[in-house]
Amino acid sequence: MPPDAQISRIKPGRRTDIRRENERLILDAAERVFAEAGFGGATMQLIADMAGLPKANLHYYFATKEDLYRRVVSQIFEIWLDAAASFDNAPDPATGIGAYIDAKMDISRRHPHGSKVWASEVMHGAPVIQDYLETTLRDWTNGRIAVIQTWIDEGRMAPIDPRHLLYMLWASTQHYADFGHQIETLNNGQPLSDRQWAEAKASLKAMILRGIGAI
Amino acid sequence: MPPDAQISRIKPGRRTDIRRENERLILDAAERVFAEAGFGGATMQLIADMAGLPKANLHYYFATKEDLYRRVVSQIFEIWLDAAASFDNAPDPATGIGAYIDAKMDISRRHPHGSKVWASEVMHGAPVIQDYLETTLRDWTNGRIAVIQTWIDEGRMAPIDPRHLLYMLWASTQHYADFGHQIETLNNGQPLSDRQWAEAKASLKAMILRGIGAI
DNA sequence: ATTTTCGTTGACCGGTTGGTCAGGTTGTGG
DNA sequence: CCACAACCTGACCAACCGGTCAACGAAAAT
Repeated sequence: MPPDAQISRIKPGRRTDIRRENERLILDAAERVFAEAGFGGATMQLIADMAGLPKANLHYYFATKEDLYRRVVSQIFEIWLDAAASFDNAPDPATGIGAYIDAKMDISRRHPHGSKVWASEVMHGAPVIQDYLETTLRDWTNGRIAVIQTWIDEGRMAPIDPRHLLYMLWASTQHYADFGHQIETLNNGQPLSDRQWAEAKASLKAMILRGIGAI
Repeated sequence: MPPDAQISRIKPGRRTDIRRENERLILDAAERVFAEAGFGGATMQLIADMAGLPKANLHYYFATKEDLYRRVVSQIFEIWLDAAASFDNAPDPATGIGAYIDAKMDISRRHPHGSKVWASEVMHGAPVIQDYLETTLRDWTNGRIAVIQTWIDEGRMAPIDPRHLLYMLWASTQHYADFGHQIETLNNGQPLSDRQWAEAKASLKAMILRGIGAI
């Protein structure tokens, strides 16, 4: 035991800090570059430049381009799954689905790059996250379908197909991230303001919740 | 004038046929490869192999990779604009928007690759079709917004924001093409059957038309 | 029959990419 | 103070990419 154990707490490893900080720097840069150029169009050199590190340093922390990409995609998947909490423990569909729309719209606004990387990955046939789709996502989906079906059986909402409701929720919320450039262009080249984001959320909730007979 | 003008009608140019056929072959292969690999990940060699032609032959018909890509994207844009006809001359929102959903879902099913190429292009900041967004698409959008606003003013539907309704229509219909792989995975690895496509269209129309108070 | 145009293609090239590596620096534990 | 481990990086390389080109065959025009 060291004479002063506090040291290892006060300075929990400067080496570890460096590693964590650089990995964060690289992952943030990679997320942006992968989103803007796609996996094939992204180059390690560009990611390195954006992270402010030499290219060789990237390969010190991430063995291959594919490893780095896999980490970026997994990171987004985690954020997505966290939004599931909004869905649970809701007393009624309006509250649960409304909160889910809010959460997904917040993710679209705060992690637009991540959403695009996910979309690209799926569009290209999910070569690196196919197992996630077949396990975690499938389980999550079936769980929510069961919840929605319960609401329908209890007469709390219209008898729509829960599966297609989920697809519509995913599509309409992620659209604000994935097609953000198109939306911005149609908004006179300006990004949506705070007020416009709030209006988007309100419009979506109004249409969807009324559409499923939850309000 | 040739002695027998019929020849030029009976054989309207074998050369022209060859050109048209090869361009079609290349464009179809390119659409698929660009959709599956993205612009950066696609290679002229792969497109050539899929078209069954030598790579040098591609460059005889299309000067550069970017020219070929531009042609593919434009092609999709045309198909999209044609679906606009479903929207027009409709007596009421349920008919017009319902027909538009049907048309867009049919495109998602028959041109999934094209939809993905478009999505990729927009996600990457629309580097080659920005002018289309700022002219044709913006005009089209404003025109439909005016139509929807008229319906609202006439009390034929709920007073929702027409812009966000359009975004929801685009997002929810294109989702079945762009995220087709994810949907297929969640459908036990099977593509949607005729019946399932019909159910998807019916579910979408039910939710959206009820959501905007059109039924 | 001959010239010309169009279509075809293998071989080639400069530039770029992902990845490697040897040799260096910095911080840490003993 | 020393030895070891973690971190850093310029220089380099084999592989691959988009694109070029000269040579050739086939059809069409003259």
